[in-house]
Amino acid sequence: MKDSPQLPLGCETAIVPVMVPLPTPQAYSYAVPEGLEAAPGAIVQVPLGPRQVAGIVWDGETDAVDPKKLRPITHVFDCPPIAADMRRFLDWVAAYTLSPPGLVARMALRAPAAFEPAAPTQGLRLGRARPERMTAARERVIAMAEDGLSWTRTGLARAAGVSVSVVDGLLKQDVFETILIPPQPVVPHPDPDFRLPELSDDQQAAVRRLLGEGGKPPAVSLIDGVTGSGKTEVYFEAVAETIRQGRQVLILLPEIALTSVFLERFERRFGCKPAEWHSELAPRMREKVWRQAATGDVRVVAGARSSLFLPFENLGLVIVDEEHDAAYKQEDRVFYNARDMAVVRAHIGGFPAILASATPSIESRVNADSGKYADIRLPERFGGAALPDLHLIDMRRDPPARGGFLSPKLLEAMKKTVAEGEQALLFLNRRGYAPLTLCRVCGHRFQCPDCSSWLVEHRFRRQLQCHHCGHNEPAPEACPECGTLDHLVACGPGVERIAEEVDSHFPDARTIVLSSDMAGGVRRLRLELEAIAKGEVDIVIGTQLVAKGHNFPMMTLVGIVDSDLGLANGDPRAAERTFQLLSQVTGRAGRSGRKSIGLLQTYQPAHPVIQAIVSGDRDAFYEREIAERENARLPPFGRMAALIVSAADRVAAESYARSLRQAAPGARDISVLGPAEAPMALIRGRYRFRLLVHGTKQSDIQAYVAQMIAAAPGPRGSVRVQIDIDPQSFM
DNA sequence: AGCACGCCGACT
DNA sequence: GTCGGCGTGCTC
Repeated sequence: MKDSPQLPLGCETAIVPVMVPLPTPQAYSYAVPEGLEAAPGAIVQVPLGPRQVAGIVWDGETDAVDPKKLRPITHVFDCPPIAADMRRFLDWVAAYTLSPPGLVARMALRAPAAFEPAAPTQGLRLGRARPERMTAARERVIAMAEDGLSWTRTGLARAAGVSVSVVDGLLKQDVFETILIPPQPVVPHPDPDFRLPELSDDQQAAVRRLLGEGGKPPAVSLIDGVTGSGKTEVYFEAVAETIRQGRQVLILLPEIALTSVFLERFERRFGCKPAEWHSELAPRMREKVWRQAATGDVRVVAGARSSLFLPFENLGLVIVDEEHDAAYKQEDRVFYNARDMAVVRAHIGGFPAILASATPSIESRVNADSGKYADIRLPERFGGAALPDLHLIDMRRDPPARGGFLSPKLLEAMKKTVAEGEQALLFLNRRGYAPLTLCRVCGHRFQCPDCSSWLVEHRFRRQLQCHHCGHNEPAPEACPECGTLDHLVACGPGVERIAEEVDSHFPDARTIVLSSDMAGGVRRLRLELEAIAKGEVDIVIGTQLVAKGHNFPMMTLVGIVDSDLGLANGDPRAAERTFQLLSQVTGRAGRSGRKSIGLLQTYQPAHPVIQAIVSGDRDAFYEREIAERENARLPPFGRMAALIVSAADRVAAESYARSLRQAAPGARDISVLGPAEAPMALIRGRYRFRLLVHGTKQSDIQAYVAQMIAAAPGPRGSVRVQIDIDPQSFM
């Protein structure tokens, strides 16, 4: 083994580097006891201070360590090794994000119970013997098992409609022989030829380009196509091709817990659902998927951003659906953008990456324009579906009734839609009843004690909630400041308040509010979405979660309650976001070929973003946004990093941010802005200041930031510094 | 990231 | 007199 010091044979043990889940800059060194095999990539258990942790045997030289500190590896797990390309990927992510490699490696070890093979389960098969005393329950069990197949104890009992003790009784009398059933695959293997799709000419051309027209497929492709143009069907053909080659596929989705529609589409094409990977997965399932990604038993995983760190044995394709989505950006511990890291993962593994979106990020659009990515466009909606007609409602000319938020024009359109038995969707990206509550007598505003944000009233739960830290308190009746009763007013609308207004206008309509805090969680949400698709609801009022990939065939009206909401701050990215979100939401309508309309309520109808959406002149919007980015040298024409300094004490945070700024080395191509109070100046009781590092496309921004951190005094007390390479916000 | 060690306030 | 707060430092 090249990583152990080459010493004379015989007496000494090998020493290997092990990446432990700590924020240290290097792998630690451990001795390999006689008889253990610890090649690079092996998952091992090692002593670390007072505890035992799992780590990955790393590559390269071990660093010099006091022999007295050296401790032996406790155990080598019976697990396929973390592949070399995965280890290089983890190294790369650590270097790029300026995160300790141990913390990045930790993300690949998120299923500790899966490091050992699952124990085979006990299976029962009917033997020759019969019980001495036969009962009705026993008869049912035996009849059920007469097929000669193997059953599990509980499975058989359930199938026969008896309790497990009946089966146990028979087991004791040797009516069954026990066999060991090896762990079953979490999902069957998808069949690439299960149901070949009928593709339009456009789609077929797109598939040919994606697969490389007989040659090598492009390293990165951007599929840019309007909602309903069939992007998914197109990239499914690349999935099929990769499966045929015997390699694994990863499909990244934003908020996967909510996109059951996607899973069903996959099943229709491949005969079974893909394995899922996301935070709400049951622990047992999580272990299985992790393990079977490592053994190669799972062929296709559809997952949230963290699935990028699954230990695939033989990954051959990665797809990022809705690649523009902000949910791909992780902003805790290790800050990374899963879309960008997916491209890197593919590059290191030597396989293709596919990005797909109806409203690509400016970054991807620029890469496709420049030829860096294959630019694959699907301009038409598939199967006769038409994009909705979009119209603006100028709220200055058609104001809502006093105390309301829906203009007469929108209400009129809703009335017509409901009367014709079709569905209407009202979109407002704000949870709860009202974003601010104040006292009419003394002006007191209800604020979060730990964050710089107002408390949002949730009338249904009779609570005031902070949407940043989860703080909540019962909705008060009296003002805590002046004690006055019944003079608290709700300011501004949330979805609950819109629902109230809708109810007053349409008392007989079946309405539903969909937001991420809905009682009943993901399960309930999936049920409600199905109910909507079946036409059991007339009016849907939802936050951005309704924008994502659901298919509502009866939806012929989409009303945007507040089109200007995302444009409030001047961040260049806000315009892009609003464009993407509103395009996505209005795309929910008209997917079945019915004539449909989208109505956008706005107070600034002339705003370029609003204009771009209604006019349908997408290209002009992108052209303008790209030109603006280029002028300002913003990404992707320049590079940025944000340093977030936080501390329990405001003064400590600010003064440390200043000292960081002072430690910034001089550079011709890089400038440092700030410190300024972060957009959310106080979160969970910690005050935050932000520095922005802005460089050119060629700047080594990581090296510069690393120099800054090294030159600054070490943070004391509660002060923390977080590094965000490629931040979402440019301000 | 954990976890132990270590030094200053309110209680059985 | 002790229990316990979290600041500081270490883990091959």
